[in-house]
Amino acid sequence: MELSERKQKILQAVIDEYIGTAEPVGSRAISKKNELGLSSATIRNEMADLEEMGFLIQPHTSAGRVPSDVGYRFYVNSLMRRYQMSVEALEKMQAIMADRVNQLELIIKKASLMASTLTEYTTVVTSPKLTSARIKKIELVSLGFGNVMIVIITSAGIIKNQSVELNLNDVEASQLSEVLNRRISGLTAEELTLDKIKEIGKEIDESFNIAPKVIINMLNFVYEAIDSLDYTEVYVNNAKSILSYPEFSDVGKAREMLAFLDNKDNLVKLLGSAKDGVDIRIGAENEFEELSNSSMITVNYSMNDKTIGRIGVIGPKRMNYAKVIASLDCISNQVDKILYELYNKEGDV
Amino acid sequence: MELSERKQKILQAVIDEYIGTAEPVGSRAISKKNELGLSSATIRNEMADLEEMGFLIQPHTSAGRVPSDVGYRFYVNSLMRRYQMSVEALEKMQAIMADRVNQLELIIKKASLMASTLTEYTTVVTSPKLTSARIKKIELVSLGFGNVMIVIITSAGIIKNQSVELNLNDVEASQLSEVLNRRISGLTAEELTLDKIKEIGKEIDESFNIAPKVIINMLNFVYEAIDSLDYTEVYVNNAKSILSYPEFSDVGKAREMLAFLDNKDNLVKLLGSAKDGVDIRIGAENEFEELSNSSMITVNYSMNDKTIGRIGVIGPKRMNYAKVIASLDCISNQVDKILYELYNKEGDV
DNA sequence: TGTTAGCACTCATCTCTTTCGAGTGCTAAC
DNA sequence: GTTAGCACTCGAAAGAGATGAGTGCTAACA
Repeated sequence: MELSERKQKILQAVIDEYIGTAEPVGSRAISKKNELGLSSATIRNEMADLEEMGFLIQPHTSAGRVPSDVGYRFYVNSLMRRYQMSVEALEKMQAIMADRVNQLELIIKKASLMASTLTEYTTVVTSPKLTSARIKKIELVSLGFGNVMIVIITSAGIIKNQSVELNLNDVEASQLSEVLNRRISGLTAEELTLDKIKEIGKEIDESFNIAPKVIINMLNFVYEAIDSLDYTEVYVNNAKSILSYPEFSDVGKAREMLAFLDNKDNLVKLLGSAKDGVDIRIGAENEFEELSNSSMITVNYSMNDKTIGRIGVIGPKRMNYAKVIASLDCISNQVDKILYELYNKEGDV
Repeated sequence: MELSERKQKILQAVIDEYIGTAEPVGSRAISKKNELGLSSATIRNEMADLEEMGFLIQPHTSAGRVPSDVGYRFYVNSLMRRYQMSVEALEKMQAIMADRVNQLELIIKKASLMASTLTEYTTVVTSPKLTSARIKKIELVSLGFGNVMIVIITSAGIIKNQSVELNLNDVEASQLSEVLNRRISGLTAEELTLDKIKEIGKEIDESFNIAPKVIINMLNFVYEAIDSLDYTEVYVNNAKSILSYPEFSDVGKAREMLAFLDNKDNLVKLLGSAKDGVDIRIGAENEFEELSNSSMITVNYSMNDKTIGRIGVIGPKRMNYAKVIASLDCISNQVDKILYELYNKEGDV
């Protein structure tokens, strides 16, 4: 079914208005803006049609109209005007992102912060699931009485570290580091098999006076550290922004939403199910009941042309779609670019 | 002015009741519990006295009474019954805290999580301000094309790392590491003076083919990394819990509070001004307007008998003081103990 | 003299009703 | 096809009781 151009313009006007006010939009309000040169009566008729066609909803007889999910979808697909990022915003973004602190995790966190700052909505990001990260270096540092810090640096620049109870002096620590480096560096989690671990354990056992249990413990940590790279981290930014929207003026609803945003499992699943590129989910298009009154827009970011994570913005259904899309697009480009510069050239990630 | 024992009992009953219900407490409610064996009329008279003396407040003529800040203060100082930590809670805490991952930052985060889990209120922690942390080890790891990861490990087990643009192969990286370690390890931030940095820069300049700007850049990072140990980190946990309390059923108030909790500067100042040991601030006793309807309880935790940070619980004025105090006390003991075991023995922190 | 029962009074809250007005649908005229 | 006009609808706001929890005061009681 095709919408006449006039109907499209009216639908667009209704949605634009509703995005600004969060109040049902009446025919007179549209007519008054005088962009169409039509009287309220005419617009009324058109709006009645649009309602019948499923693009608009009337909350009650004497109220104006509110866009339906279908209406938003049509808006997003066909009507929405491109949002132009301001030069200042763009420059600021480049400045922040190009800051010399540029570890993977930090980049993602900054990207998320940026998205929530630009859009003023809640942002959710998943951080890379790097199945093929390699161990670059393992370092043992004696911290003194019975404690040693294990530091693992991976090819993705991710660092895992923790201290374990292990009585080594500086010399022993560096000797043990040497063994571990020789045996482990360059491997991925998959390649560090149980057999391999046993083998390494045996070598250490022969050369050092360390209890087998401690060795196992230490190697376990190493394994877990690499293995844990497989798990997706999630960061939420600016969750409190939902309290600014009349959609959540009911504290119960706000709490429900915040609880949802607190549950990492939900979020991983949510972002995991999104499509690559700019993906828009309006209201009930989201698989989670809790988001049935919200919309979510996501973009992926990649390394080696492979999606490794997503940035998502969650806001009321009447969100400023154009702006959010433009912002996310920009951000994902920046992230891709920085990740490329950092790791891609090397090609071993 | 002394309170008769009966008045004290009535005040206690009123506060205990109010803590549970968040509704003004009437004389009949107290009388019905029959713990005092008095009629509502008698209690009414006593409550009128208590109001006159400033311990209770009547929101309006025909309402029950609500404790005033003075009332809460008296309750906390004199009436409150000791809260007994349950054996399960204690065991669980010990298990979690004793987990082998025990770096300083992680310990603090865990302590905070624990506090918010136990009390179900919002928790705020400041993490150590370690002015005298020493550099244990500096490591440069080549990440490939033009990037090097700098890792700094301090005596407090804190790790700082970031990648900088620097074209070194593995051999050069380890040579440079050697120079840096020789010159810098063992120093504190204060001892790493500008002169020293220049000196080191000169040595590197002579032995390596690295642009001076890059050297400065790198040494700057090292300096900032140690220096930044002087800044207090703040973590907030379970901020959303405030939405569960009728005190914040007004979304505007809730938003205000969440905004306050989002501002790290506020929180550093807030916790910084607390007294050592268990410190209780009721309502307007807090220096921040935003907390005038809340109470905050803090404990410090220490290393070498020196306070290095605080854990605070923020909740409605009618919070379960006894339970929060018991929980925080327990947690700070655990933290102190773990910190002692980890670092204190060494004595160089 | 301290305690209690009883009663008139207060006032927030709930419910019911009324009013108001934004917005509609329909009709008739242009 | 468009528009002016008008009756109609119905949620939200405002007003009017009714309700009841809780008080203060008084007088009687132990």
